[in-house]
Amino acid sequence: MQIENHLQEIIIRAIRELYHSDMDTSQITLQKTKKEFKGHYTLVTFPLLKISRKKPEETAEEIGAWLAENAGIVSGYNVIKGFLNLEITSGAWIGLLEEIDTQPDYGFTPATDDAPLYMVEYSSPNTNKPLHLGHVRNNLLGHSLCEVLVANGNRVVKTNIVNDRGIHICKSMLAWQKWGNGETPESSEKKGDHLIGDYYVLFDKKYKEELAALQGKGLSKEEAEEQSRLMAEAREMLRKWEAGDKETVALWKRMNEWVYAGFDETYHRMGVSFDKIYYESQTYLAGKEEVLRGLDEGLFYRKEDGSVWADLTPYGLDHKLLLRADGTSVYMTQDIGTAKLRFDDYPINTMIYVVGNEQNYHFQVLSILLDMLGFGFGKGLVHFSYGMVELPEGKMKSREGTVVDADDLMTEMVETARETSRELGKLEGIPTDEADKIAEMVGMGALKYFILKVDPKKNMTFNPKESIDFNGNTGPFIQYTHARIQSVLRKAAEQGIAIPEKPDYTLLLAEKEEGLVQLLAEFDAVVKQAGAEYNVSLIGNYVYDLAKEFNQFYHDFPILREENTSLRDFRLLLSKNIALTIKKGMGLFGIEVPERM
RNA sequence: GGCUCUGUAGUUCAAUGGAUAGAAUAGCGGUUUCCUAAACCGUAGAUCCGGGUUCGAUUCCCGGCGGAGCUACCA
Repeated sequence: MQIENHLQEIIIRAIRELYHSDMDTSQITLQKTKKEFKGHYTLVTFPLLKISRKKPEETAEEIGAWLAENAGIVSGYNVIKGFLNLEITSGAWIGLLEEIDTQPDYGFTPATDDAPLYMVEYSSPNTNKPLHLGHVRNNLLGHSLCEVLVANGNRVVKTNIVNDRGIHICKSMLAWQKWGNGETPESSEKKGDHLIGDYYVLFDKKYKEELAALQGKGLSKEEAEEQSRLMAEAREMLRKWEAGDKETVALWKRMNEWVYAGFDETYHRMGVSFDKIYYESQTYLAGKEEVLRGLDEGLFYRKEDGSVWADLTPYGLDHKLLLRADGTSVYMTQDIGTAKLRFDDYPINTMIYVVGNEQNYHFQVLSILLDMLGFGFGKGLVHFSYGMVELPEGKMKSREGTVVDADDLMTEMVETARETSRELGKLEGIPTDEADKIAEMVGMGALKYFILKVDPKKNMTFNPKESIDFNGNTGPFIQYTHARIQSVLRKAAEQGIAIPEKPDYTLLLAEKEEGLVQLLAEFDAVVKQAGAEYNVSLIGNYVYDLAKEFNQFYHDFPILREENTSLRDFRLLLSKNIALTIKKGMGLFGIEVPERM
């Protein structure tokens, strides 16, 4: 990064000297030189023509000549059409590497006490069913977003709003009460969230049976729903819960505990965590208060049936319900309360909601409502909206039972990783417990990488088979590359090749370029003859591309190689930095990299 | 109907308004069994359509067409 910034400044100076005009850095279009041309950075001269009043080629030529003459870090240049390709001196690159080498946390900005505070909400499950594939994308995006924010020197509070109240929980509770025979996670050896999820499904099944029976007696669908005893009992349970009935609340607490234990297990395996958890049961009342206040202040209005609404037509939207006729709150009410409590609890600068794009409208409305209620933060809410995840077989539909459970998916990924590794003979001679760990890292890495590599905004197709391939644009490929770098370093140590703290040279090998063994031998000979020390790094094309894309500390390293390919002309990078870079970059996304695999 | 997002090789994904639109997989043709490797080299293959702004558009604007989601007194 420094090289690029430096270059920009020099170019501005060049323009001032040559054309007597002051430019801003934002007006300088500098980009990486395409690989088919010679050079490291390219200045696009078209935007400068107004100032130079010369042809693109002439302008480029003039600036290039000036830079070669006056800028210490430019060793050469060439002009193609209006593009000025600049070559950076080896010294500048090596200087940069040396600087990086002295800073273990290069690329990371430590947060200060007055750094901006972000609160990021993600995951936000219902407590009546286990997490599914959609939550996986949510959790991974949310977690990575936090990591990236922290790496850039911000303070972050990771938060989760748990929807722990409502009719859906009561359905599970009721089914368990009626048909559960006292079943517990221990007695059934099921995860708590799965157990509760099963009773939710059971309720639905029984409910449908009841409806069918009623309809069989000649009732219409609506009449059947009206007369359903099961649903009436569920509603009664919700009423009792809201009234604080001891027995109901105790059952609710007990069952929620089971679910939370189950969630914790899933979160832990996924590698995500939270600093502060909000529960809807604790925030919905605050929301209600705010809505009533709004009503008093004439911001909202009440319909004849007693329900409370907001008129959003001045904003080009519709009317929005805020309180039901019976006075109970809806999703929006709760989110208003939660937002208020959060801003009371923390000095938040930016609130980010990681929530699927099916709720775009909801957040648009939330922002407006908060603003209407006089909360200055309302307009600044950020909805980090992401698309749906589909499978090669098609869309997930809960009604058709094609929902992919998060726990099952993770287990399957790890199993596949183990199988693949075994088939390829990679885990031979590695103790079982370590092999287990590696399978876990690879399986999870495959899942995480595949999901995170796609633009969050877009709907995506998750293909488990492709994700776990050891070749291709996959997590395992990068993990594997890291493992191989480590292997090379280990072997070097075994053979008594000392890896100096600060080597004179590091060989960076981009795969697919040359025969590896021969290169190593030649390089070794050349460097030894010079009496110097060296490190070796292997880097796959993928890693390089990925690093470029995802990892700012890698941003500055082109694969440096010049025309006269004596091996010394490989520009030299520090292998431990590369290994470290992979580790750090992957770490930002919660992906672990094994030392060997 | 209205609102939001989205449309790129067979497929899955890239591309701050810049050069000949990149990868990966799957094809096809060759060389290999060597490094922790079914590897390496080569080849073919795409911007939904029509306008506009610009020196220059996959990108920005307008209009079509297609896909997804929302438009619940569910969350």
